[in-house]
Amino acid sequence: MNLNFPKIEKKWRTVWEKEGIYKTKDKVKGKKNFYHLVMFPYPSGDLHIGHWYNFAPADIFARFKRMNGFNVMSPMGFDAFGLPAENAAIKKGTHPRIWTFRNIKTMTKQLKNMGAVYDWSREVITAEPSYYKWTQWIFMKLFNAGLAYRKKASANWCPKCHTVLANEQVVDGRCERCETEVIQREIEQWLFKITDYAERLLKDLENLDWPEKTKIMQKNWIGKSEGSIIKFKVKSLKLKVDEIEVFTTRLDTIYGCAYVVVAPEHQIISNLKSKILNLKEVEKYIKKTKGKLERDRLMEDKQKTGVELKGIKAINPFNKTEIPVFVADYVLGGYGTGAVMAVPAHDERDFEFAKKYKLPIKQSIESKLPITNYQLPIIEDGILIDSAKYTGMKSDDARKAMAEWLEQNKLGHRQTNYKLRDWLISRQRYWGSPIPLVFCEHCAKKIKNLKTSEFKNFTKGELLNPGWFAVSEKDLPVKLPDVKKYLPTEEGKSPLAHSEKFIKTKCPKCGGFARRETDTMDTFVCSSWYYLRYADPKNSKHFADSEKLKKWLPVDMYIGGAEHTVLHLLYSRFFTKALFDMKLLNFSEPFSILRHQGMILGPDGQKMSKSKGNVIDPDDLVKKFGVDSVRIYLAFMGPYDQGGLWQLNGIVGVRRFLQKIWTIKFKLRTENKELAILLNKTIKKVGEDIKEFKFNTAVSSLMILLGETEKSKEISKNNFETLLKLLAPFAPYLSEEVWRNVLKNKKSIHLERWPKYNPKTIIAEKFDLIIQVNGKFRDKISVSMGIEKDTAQKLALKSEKIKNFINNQSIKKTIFVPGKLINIVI
RNA sequence: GCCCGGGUGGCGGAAUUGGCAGACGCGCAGGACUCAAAAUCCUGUAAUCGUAAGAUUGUGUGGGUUCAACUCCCACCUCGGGCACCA
Repeated sequence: MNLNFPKIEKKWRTVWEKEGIYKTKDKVKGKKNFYHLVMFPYPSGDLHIGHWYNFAPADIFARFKRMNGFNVMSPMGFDAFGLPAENAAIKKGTHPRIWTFRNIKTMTKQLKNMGAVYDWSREVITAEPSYYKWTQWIFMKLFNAGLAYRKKASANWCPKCHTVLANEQVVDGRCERCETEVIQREIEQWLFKITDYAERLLKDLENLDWPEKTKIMQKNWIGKSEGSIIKFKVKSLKLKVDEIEVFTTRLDTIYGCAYVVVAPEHQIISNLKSKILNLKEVEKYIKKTKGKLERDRLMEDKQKTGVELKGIKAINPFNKTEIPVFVADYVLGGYGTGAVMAVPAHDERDFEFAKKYKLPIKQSIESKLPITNYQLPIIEDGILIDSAKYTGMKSDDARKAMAEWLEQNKLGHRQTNYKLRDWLISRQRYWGSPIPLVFCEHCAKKIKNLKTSEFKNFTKGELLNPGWFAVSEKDLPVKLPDVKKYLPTEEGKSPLAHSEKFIKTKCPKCGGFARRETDTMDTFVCSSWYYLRYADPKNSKHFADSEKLKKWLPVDMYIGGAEHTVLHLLYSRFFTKALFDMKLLNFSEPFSILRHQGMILGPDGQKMSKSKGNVIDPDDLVKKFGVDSVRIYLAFMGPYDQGGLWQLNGIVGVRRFLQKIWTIKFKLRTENKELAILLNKTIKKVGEDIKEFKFNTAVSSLMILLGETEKSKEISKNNFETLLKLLAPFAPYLSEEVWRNVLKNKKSIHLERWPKYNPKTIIAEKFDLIIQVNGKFRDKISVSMGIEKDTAQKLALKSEKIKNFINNQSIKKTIFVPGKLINIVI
């Protein structure tokens, strides 16, 4: 009899829904809550095999937890706002709202088919006003706490998407979404002060159960470096004294400092304009570098360029030497002080520059081979030479001593810098949550001339951004108007800027005329807190009830792709910490345990995408093999975090496996001892494997158990039920069909407890002792468990095979590993 | 360039963390059932030599440590991911 998968799938889906077995209560007596979360998808249109690869094994884990007595919440929702959705909608000529909600409908249907334990009553859709009201509310909190600020500065601009992008969204100098080359553009924008949290974001990584790789990536992205600021006095011909501050991590090499380099955008150039003798040349250079894209600065020809500021000298505070000052674009304006001290002998970049412009190279760290001019620099720490009173010191000690000297003489101080930049969150696009801010010209003037005593009447954010106010709580949400003109514009303004009706409003402070911010929020803002909303998705008074938050959060198990490491995963950590500081949360890390799934590539080895035509549709597979087969095949394919090329090679094997489970039920008979032992071992193995996300080997041990069951041609009802329970997380439909329809159980198998194994049964009385001669496997004999070395050796030497190999030679020694092997060395 | 992670049969992949390499599945070959095919079942399946028993080689390459190495150490090749003038 063949299995009719579509029929049983439909049947049980309806029954489960009716019985509500996947509805999550906030509290169940005697059960610990477990918050199991997969990263929610954006409504791209169709579910593809990559979604399934992410969600299906994750669901196996959730089901396993349920069966182990946890009150599991496994919610699902949609990351519905944002560029990708909007771009796709525009391409199709559809309004983003229509396009998005249509896709959500089809995807929900597909997701429901997957047989997962999602509690759909908790669904969250970020583009719904009931959700983004709270995105805006949190924005308001961040703003008032002084964590949001407006700034006109050079930003990454995607000419195709007509919007600015965060640093994290620029990949290889291109827009993360449409792969257009990003240019720099001066534009007013909103940023979150994520840099205020750099140290905590770094330090708290330590205690997270996250993949090491992910932690390292975040660590590198935050990019902490400890060093010193040194003040170089600047001398011009007219003897007026100014200063250049440089940042260095290699203070110990200061005696090798040959010159100072400033970035093209550095203040000192305009400050000392009148004293620069070659001003024309300098300005020409600066103009040239400004035109270059940041990426080109690097890629162009790898050649460093720069111009000396003639007539200007800097004085090294340590040895009072006068050294030249250069402007060069290999120094970044946005990092440190925008100026560096150049030590060609001990820094690769300075070395290259010095080589090109024939500048002196002075060694100050000892090396085995003398650095003759224009060989390689010595960049490692070492012993100082030619460094006055610091000569002979180790780099480490010298840095300390020198920093102290700087501080005592007020010539500098220790300093820690981070690579992390503030998070740019405004987008000049339609399909996003409006930023709930208004600007009042009148109040702006007032705030700018405020007396200190009046500061207390304003929030930190209002003082930081004169004239800007958050929309008051009662007026939230600021609804995204249903405008006809939603296409992005080239002038760098949001489409909302054309809607007078939207813009005009009242100032919440003075009641006078004010205008709304027209930019929308980066979609990553919406997804930085969605995991909180699942705890209480329908709440209209608060983003989530604090008691419910306490019950569920932080997320116990978070599963998703590694591509979000420096985006979503970093932003969410920032949000959690900021809300924690405002006492709105009682935890400061959102995701206790994190696991990644690998990426499934198309059969051609390329990333799956509609344009490449290599997308695999799970619906086709489901039709052909059934949901359970697809679930198990995805689990069985290989290690979960590895991914790989999509190929269908093994799925028939899985289908056969399920068919056999279906037929074996006709063999129910009596107990079989050996099978019982294997069953106990399998309970242990499958459980351990699921815990470690080793779904592939868990499936394989189920297959072994089935094979042995078939061979023995008999299985007791009890043991068969146990086998079904082990299978239940993997194959929810078939296991239920057999459980209820064949074995006539009344309650769902998915409400059963995970079987316990008897540790005593799996301890064997005998084992195969491996006999090696000179480390090579030669024979094995069955011996009793507690066998001692002497007995083992005697038995081993009795073996004919072993006798042949030893061939009467004398035995030098034997190595005995209890319970495993004996190795005879001749 | 720097930082991670890989490289095991025809294919996807196992290997209790130093102890029988190739579990499990696919594929392939032979056989059974069948008029035939599909499905199903049984047997075999790393390579080389051998009719066979068996022997030798074998986990990217070269070296090393060890009674014993896919596993540890050194050097290199190669693929994937991340960062990229951060001083």
